[in-house]
Amino acid sequence: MMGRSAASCDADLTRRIRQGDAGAFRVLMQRHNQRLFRMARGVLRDPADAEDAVQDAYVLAFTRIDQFRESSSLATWLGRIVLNEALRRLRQRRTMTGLDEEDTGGTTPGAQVIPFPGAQQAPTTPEEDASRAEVRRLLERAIDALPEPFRVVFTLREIEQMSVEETASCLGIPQDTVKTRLHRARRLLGHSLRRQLSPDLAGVFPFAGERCARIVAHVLKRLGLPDPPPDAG
DNA sequence: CTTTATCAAACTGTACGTCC
DNA sequence: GGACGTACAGTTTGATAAAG
Repeated sequence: MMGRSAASCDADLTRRIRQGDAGAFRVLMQRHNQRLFRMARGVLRDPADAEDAVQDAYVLAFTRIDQFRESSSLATWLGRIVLNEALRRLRQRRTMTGLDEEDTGGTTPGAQVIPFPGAQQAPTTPEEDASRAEVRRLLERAIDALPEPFRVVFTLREIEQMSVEETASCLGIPQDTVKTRLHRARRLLGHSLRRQLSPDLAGVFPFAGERCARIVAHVLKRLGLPDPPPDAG
């Protein structure tokens, strides 16, 4: 969530932007870029489109800063503009192709990994990096496959860590709807991931062969019982 | 400092109405 | 009939203040 001091800094930035201070606008963009990009990416499922949407939204915001009534935070206001722009592009894309989006199961062409928040971790091995990247791809495919309203709410709530209130305000829907959509999005995501992972689940924590034999041998030894050869019996 | 109480926010499940 | 939106209630969780 946008914190305490950030809010007051945003107020200061707003004032300077209103006076036509380009430097202030630069600071504003640097501060909100990642969040806004991911919001747009959540809607559009395409990084290049998302980037364009964010750019357009910034231009709109800069030219219409006078319309910003400080009833909500600047972050929320910007978020709403980006979402509107992203949704507009989505509608435009649909009317242009005449199709209701590409196959939701597949990977979006040109899709790339969305950087998740708090991605900075302790040093990892190449194997850990690879498996984490694989999990991330799996998640992204599952999120991209969600129906649009659920995907948008999920992106704002879970990826952007926005509150129910902020999300509702951004999308112009009741808070209850945000809650239900998030709940259903999670359920759908769970089903989807379960479907993708179930063939692999049988193979986790392999417990056979050497490990099995070792435990059996140790237990029998501790109990003072004879350890017959495997084939005996 | 630790424990307890309180409150707000979020989560979850359910019921019901609407729309396709 | 299924998907979705809305409303509501019960539960869980996290933050914080008060008491011991």
